[in-house]
Amino acid sequence: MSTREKYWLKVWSEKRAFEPDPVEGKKKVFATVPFPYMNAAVHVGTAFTAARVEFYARFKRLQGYNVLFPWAWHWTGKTIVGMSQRLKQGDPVVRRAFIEIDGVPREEVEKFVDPEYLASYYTKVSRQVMKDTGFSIDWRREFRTVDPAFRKFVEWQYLHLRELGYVVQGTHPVVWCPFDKSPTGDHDRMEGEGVSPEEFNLIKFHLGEFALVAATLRPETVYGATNVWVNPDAEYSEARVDNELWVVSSAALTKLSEQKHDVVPVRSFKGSDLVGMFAMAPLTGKSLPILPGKFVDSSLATGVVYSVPAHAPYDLMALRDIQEGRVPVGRQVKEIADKIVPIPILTVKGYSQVPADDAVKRLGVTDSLDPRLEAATEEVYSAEFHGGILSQSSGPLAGLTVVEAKAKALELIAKTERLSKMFELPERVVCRCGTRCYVKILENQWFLNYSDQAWKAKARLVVDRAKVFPEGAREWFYSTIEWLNDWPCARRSGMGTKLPWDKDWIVETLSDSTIYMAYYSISKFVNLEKIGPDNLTTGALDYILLGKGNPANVAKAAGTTEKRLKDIRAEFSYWYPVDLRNSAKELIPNHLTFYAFHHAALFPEKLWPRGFGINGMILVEGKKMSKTKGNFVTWRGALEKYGADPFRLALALTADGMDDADWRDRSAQDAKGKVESVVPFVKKSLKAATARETDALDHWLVSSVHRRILTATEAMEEMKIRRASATIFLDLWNDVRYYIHRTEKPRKQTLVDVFSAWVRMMSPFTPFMAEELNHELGGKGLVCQADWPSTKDFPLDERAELAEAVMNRVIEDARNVLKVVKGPRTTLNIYVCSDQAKSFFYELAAAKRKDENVGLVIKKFAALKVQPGRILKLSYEIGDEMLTKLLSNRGFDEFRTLSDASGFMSKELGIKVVVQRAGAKDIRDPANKARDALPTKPGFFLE
RNA sequence: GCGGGGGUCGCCCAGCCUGGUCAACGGCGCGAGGCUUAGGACCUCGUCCCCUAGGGGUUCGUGGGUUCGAAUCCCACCCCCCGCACCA
Repeated sequence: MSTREKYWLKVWSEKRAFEPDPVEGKKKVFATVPFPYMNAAVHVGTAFTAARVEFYARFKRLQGYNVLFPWAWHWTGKTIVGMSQRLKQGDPVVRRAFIEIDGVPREEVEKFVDPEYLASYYTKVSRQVMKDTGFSIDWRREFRTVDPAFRKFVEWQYLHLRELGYVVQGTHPVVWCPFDKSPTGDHDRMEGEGVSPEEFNLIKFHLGEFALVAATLRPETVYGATNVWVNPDAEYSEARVDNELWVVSSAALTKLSEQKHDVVPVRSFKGSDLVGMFAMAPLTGKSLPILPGKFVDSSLATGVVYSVPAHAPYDLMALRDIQEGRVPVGRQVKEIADKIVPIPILTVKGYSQVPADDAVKRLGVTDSLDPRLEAATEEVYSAEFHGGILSQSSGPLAGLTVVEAKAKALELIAKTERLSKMFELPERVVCRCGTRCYVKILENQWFLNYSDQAWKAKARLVVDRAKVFPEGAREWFYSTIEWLNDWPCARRSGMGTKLPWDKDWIVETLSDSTIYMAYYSISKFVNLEKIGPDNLTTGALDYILLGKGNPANVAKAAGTTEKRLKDIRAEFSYWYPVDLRNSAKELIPNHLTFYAFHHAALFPEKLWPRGFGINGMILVEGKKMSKTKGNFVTWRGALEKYGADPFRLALALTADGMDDADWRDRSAQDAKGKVESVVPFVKKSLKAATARETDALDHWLVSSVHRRILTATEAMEEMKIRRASATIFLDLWNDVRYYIHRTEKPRKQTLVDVFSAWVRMMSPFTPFMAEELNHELGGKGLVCQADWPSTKDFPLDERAELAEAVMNRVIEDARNVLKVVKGPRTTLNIYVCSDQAKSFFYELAAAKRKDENVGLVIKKFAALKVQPGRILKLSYEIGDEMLTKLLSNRGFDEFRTLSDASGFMSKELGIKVVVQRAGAKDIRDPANKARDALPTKPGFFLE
């Protein structure tokens, strides 16, 4: 960090520039960013999102608002604990990420086996990098989500949510790791990403006094069953399940017992022991032989399936394996198998009676272990599902579509009490800890019931009432609210706050962070030790947050003073609601929408969020940033490489809206160049300037600045950070450059005024450089406490703008002529149109504007011998804006403007320029070009 | 599959809501010139194609349509990115 940066940081800190307290009567802005999770170093993505609020906060401060931009750290959850654990187990990947990417010293990493230490380390370094970047955060309010006082706040929230009926208990199937004794989410998996529990139907075939339980996803095919498959090599068991005697694979027993079935194993045996027996199918009452099928996965569901060879390619091939002798079986079994013929149960367009056979033939499948069977199965299933109609052989299902038949079959089987269900994972899922997962039905889980229609409606109202930047994101909120289902809000493990009424559960990460912005008003007092966790009773928080209760009584009960409670209440009432919450778009489907839900539930409408800011994700050199890809850029790394101001400016200029922000070294280098050349540019410009009266060009510059202020202000109000910063650092700068280039002698006072506005507009983005420049310009006080420039100080001057625009049009035109016309030339004669042509043209413009017939006016031009096509074309080409300006500035003197600019034009065009008035006496016009002159479109003659 | 956002002149990107000012803003890159001992920085001009008088042609994912006129409005299609839940 440079000494200048250190200097200004110290000044800001000493002046307590960013430590706002409530000021009665002063309008406020409360802007926040979701706190980062402290399992790693903060990176450019975090910086990008946070910087948008930082810019906004500084902008609003200049506008005179009392602005609060607080910060906190998220420690809740099991990720931090998980990383510590993995480190402890010696996982080299985690270790390397700590050291090589995050840059943690080795001796520190050793201590990361303690999760609290890990989190506190990252909190410490993240805080420092944010401070070094010059973020205008009020650090007095900082907290961690594991702080005792914050826990009291979460408890308060959940007690109320439960009272309101928004927290309910429920029973759900989850992907479960028996080692971690916890659900295994997608990102906690080594294998099986995206796999979720599927409900299998269990159909009981009578096998003497036992039920042989087959699992299927296609119950509608039951009338086509010809036999039952078991894996001859797998282990099966007899067991008492819910007081019935079942035969299933041994592996299924654990799963069944985890899914609310009462399971008592009796004895186990090999699958081959079942082969040759007969089991009775439900509905049809047919006795079906049990045959050996090696393709049967005994670890999937019950390890028993029934065979529908007409419609299931696997079944067909397994049957043929036996019939054609590829799989040796006993003679008796062979005889039984040989008699089996597929039973078609549905018809589907484009297939024969036995669709499985069609598919198998087409793909050239050779036996039941052929991998192409997967594709064959998918093909047949898809075709039948979308177009199959059940045929007569399916009895009561005849004539139904597959979807209808499924429901009907289940209904019929259920009636015979031969139906059960179990959840199963369609693919292998392995936890990060290496344990194979299965489905467990979790009982008495706590849910936030986001499926509640009334609650949804209220959440929608929150979004209705709020501003959303960009507007395009609003729809996403609505569809998320629509789609959101009950959310499991508590877990068994990890850091966080226990549910106050059920201490076995810890409030899960996304669920403890929904209204915490309210806590920033309290944390200030907690950090000053003016109130402690023990004082933050439900009653005290009811008073602070909802204004409920008598403060004197509440204070007494909470062991604090009435004044203290009133102070905190006042703090909260002043800052709340949140005016802006900005985050990356990935948080819309969860955090931000939860935030809307919880505010809807707990707070009155006037405390609901006022604004949502959404930005895209960060890319690095056009690619998604990731630790494994090796393109990870930490905040600290970028800050040190480019310096605070360039880093900030580069972030500002990266992207707007929901577009992904592409972090490129080149752009950052470019920003660095810009930041570094501002001060020299200003100094050099002022040095060349002189004291003089204003002229048209000064008015032009001032007028341009007026427009730049307007654009930048509007953009900032809508969180279009890129647009605003580009206007300030590119467009405005170009205006000044043009002014200096164009004028013979820059006027000092004009530049001083413009630079004074400029430095203030730059300051939200590049505060260090801005303070420095402000100081150079002799500005009093700190620029971060100055006023955002007002357009009033930079009056619009349409006529000056018009003059510049017309002259540039003429130059452009002339360039074209010079480019096209070859040959030697020394002088460019410019003929400005006559007053008569001008007035005709204005007449034409006015007529056109009123949609009147322009024929009459064109005829008038005929007298002047102007080509009519030229007139009409110009009236289009000139554009609405220019036309409006012309009409509202009829006194605009084009001849005078161009005459005055002839020196400049001559310099620009590299040729002598002579401006003359068409129609005037004694003009030099050998080619008769003056005749064609029109407003803004003079005639040219090159000689 | 469902939901959200996008596809613009080498690259990044503005414009699209409120049709004509759009061959289309700005930045980068590239080319020419200036400045400079040189380099860098900075400044000017150029950067879709054609043109010996300011003109013409073909462009804004693709194909249709509405309109005197469409990058902008409507319809269909193609492609890309993001999210899809017990987790930050």
